[in-house]
Amino acid sequence: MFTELDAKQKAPEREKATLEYWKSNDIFSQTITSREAEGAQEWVFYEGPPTANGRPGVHHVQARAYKDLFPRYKTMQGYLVRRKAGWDCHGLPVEIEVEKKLGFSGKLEIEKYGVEPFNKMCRESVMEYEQAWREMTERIGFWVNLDDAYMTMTNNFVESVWWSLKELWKKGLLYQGYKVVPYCAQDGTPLSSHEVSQGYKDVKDASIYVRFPLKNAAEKGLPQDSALLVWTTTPWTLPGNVAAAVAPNLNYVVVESELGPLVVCDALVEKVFGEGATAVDGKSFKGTELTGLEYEAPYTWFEFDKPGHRVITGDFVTAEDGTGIVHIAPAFGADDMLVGQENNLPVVRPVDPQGRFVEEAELIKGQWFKDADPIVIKDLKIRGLLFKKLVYEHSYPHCWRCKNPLMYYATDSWFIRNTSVQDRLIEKNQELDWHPSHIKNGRYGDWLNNLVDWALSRNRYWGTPLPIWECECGERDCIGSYAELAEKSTTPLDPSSPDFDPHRPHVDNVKLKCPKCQGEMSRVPEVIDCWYDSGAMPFAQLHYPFENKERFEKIAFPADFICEGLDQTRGWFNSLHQLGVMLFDSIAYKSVICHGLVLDGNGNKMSKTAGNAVDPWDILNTAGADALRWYLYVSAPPELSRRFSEELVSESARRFLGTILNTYNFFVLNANAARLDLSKANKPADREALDRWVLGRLNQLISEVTADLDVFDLTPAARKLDAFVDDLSNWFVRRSRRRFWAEEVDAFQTLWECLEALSRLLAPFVPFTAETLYLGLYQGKPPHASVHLESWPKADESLIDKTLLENTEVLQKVVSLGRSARSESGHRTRQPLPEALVRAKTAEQQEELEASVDQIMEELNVKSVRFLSIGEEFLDYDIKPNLRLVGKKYGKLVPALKKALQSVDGKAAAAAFASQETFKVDVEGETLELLPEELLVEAKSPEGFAAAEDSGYLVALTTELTPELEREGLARDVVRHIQELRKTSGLEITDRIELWVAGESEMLNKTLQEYGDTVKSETLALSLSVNGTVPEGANKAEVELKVLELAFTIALVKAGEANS
RNA sequence: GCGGUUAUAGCUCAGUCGGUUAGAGCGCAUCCCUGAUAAGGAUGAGGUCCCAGGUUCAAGUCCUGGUAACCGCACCA
Repeated sequence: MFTELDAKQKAPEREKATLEYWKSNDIFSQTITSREAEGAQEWVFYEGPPTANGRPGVHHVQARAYKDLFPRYKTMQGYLVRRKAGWDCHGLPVEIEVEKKLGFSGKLEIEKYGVEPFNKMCRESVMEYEQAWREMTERIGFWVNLDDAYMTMTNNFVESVWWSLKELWKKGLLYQGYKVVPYCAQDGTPLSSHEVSQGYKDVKDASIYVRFPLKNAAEKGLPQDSALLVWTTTPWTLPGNVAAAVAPNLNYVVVESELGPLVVCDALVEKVFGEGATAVDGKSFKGTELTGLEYEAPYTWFEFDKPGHRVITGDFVTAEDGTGIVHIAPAFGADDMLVGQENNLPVVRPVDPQGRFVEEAELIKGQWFKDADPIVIKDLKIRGLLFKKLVYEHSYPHCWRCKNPLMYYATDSWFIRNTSVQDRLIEKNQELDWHPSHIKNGRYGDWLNNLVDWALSRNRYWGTPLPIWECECGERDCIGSYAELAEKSTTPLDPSSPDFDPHRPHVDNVKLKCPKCQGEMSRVPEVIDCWYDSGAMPFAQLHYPFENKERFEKIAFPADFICEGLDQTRGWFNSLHQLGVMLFDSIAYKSVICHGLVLDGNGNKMSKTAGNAVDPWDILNTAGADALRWYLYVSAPPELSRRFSEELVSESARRFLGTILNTYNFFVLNANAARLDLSKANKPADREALDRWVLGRLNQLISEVTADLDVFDLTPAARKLDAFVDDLSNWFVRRSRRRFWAEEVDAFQTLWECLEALSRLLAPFVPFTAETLYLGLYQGKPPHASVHLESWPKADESLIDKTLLENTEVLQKVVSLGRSARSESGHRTRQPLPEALVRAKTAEQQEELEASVDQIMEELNVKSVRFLSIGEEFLDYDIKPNLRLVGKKYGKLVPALKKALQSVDGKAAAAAFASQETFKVDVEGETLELLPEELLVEAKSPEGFAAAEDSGYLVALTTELTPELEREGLARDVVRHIQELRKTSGLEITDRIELWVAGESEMLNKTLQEYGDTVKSETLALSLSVNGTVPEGANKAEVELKVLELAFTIALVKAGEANS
């Protein structure tokens, strides 16, 4: 017996049972051990490590749904796919959470609290939500090995990272520099460019025009009291001013203002001073002529060690906005720093690393840098230096974690010189198989073209410590392993001890002996960017090169497949690629899917703060995991952002998953009733056309889905599966119903084969439903314990009969038109109609349709089918040019030809067409001879028929009813109502009955005489009594047929239970 | 500001090589069927294919320029 599915059971319950089954039978680990036993080739998947210090959201489910599909698919294809989970443990996100918990707001408080207890809390908080992640991961059926997950904070992982840093050090790719970097003053650390890009926000800042009065204007022929006019959007950087830059090739003029003569670029005079403003006496100066001018800076709090406060030239200065004169503060801008070095300018740093103004900055000492803006502006105004103040709206980078505005700030930090391998990174990017493909030369290609050195160090606490020790004498050393550390340490050290911790502050206490001066070397204070950790996972997860050397080098690198969100292009995808190229001169992954964002039901971005984030559990608990997964696969390709709501998910899944289960239940219901030996079925090639058709569709499906998945096109694959399920249920099953009731073993076997193959095809997509199907179809004795241990189906091309597939499409088209025609006729389907008139597009089609006449009759409930050939006197035709052919041949004449054909005699043209003669048309004075294939002849719906036409097909129904036909219709009505009563009486479909029908209509009595036996056999009635006495306790129903204006009563009892 | 992606029915999305009447599902309306039944199916209404140009006999499709949304990039002072 096949297991019937409980229709009342909700999907989540069924899925939980499947989860139990997988767990108790160890199915997931079997998918790996079984392939190991076979010595299967490995297919390598890397799991990008999430941080488990927050609850997982829908977007995490999304990523995991895509990630899960391909390993399952490849496993079924016979590959060994290990799936090691991973957790990102280090970094600012973790520290921020802990700071929040402790109520801290800066590094000073952490230092006071102590790095050791702080890092201990970080370590503990990292896995705080591991359980929540585990539950989600398991519930959605994402098979990944959580018990053997790599964690970036483990000693082994850190040691591998150290090894890699030393490799870079040896190659001269790791260096320290004093550079202007994006810097978060709140967190006291520089950020890398990919972190910066996460935090741009539109803000309104004050932009001001400031006077820099010139000291020696007259020397250059300028009015004595003139001043440079400088524009800035960051007033707080003015105390750091050391120079003013002009464009060497632009022209500058003097404009008179309330505040005296001002120097600006000539192209910007009107923009700054308003329309009609003009320069004084028309004199103009080239930028280069202005160099050497000195000015009084607004603030002179700092002693200069070199001459400053003078005019220099800079290529980056443009006349696009501002005044064409740029204020230079080397501490606060990369360009400024560069131009400062070129011009031998001093550097002053009025802001300390905590973001507060230093003591010397009298007016604003101790102020938070951004808070100094209004004070500076007010001060400038009082002193007559402020020419104009505007509000300037622009996007400005903010810290991606603490949300404070960043400063560009000159500081010592460590860099990876990836710009030195830029060409190789670009070259190797060409080998990556990006999905969607435009990322390769678009988003990621652009990034590589504009590469800057990777700012690696973080002035923080909880991260992989930078393994560089330095001596007062300047000697530096990079440590690449714990053994090396122990060997060079001045105090004994046992890396194998359980107490050994390479994190801060422990590692800070390790001192090395300087090989140069014999002094003591201390570790530099920085830790590294946690993105480096994640980029190191291909080798660090294996503790390479200390362990697994061969495995890494021969098998586990590069990955065949990775998949994450689009936002990882500059994140993980990038760090993997860069480390792959720099360390191994290799790509780190072959194929990569970048998926888009999840939006809420209204198309807005989901965010915790906006409160519109959908909790994945709301959907998992109602619609179920397969529904969620299926929606993600079928609704849109992964790279598109998609709307997401509970309704959208259940909607899409109900139709697809529901139809599959219904089809399965239909099979089970009938198969259990028939109890056939399915092995007695004919070979596929010897079965009926309907069976061969659906098996052809199936094998076509197998071949197409396989081809799609091989190139990671999961959405087209899902949509083809969807279309097949529809064909299976709504054509094969419906057309085969009578055959199932007749217990035709071929029909059963064909449906079983379709469902069995479907269970395997669906396994990577909807693993729960697939499993239910699979186990059910094998009646508890499956060849493998799970569909996920099965092999992927192979298409049997010999079963794909293209002609049969095409003919069936034509048949479906004709039936569809027939239904449309019947709907127009107003006659219910149960009422047989005398005749369907069918016109196919071509003679070949008509010939094929003639073989399917009985199917047309049955589908449309008509007594006969007549094919219309050209020449029927009641048919008229639309004549159109076959544009594909005619377009090329006649070119510009086509519009006129089209028009001419509208007014030709349709019948004559059709006759010519039918006899394969050319047809002459006059077009713009020319006579064109059209070949038959250049014409399209479409029959028009004839008058007086219920008819429907579409693209060359026509179906018309004759609707004159005879009393005979009406009685036949009535018989079907009677049967139908008896069936209804059977059901409401709670009978099993195999139960036999005794039957009574009573009514006063002459027509009814005649019908029952005529069709009594049919009624009996259709309803499994052993007896039929017309107008007889109904026993007590029988199930009764009154029936009123409005169409026929008659009423009758039916009654039945289960055979053998009549009590009279 | 620069770059990318997207724009087709109320919603979610297809639309091949440029070709004749632009499709599906959901929703809506009408109806049918029912031995898959707390299912299933059909029919119908619903379209400025974002806008404007251009190429072409012919454009949802190709080109140019815009617009909008999303994403990315950006030290532009």
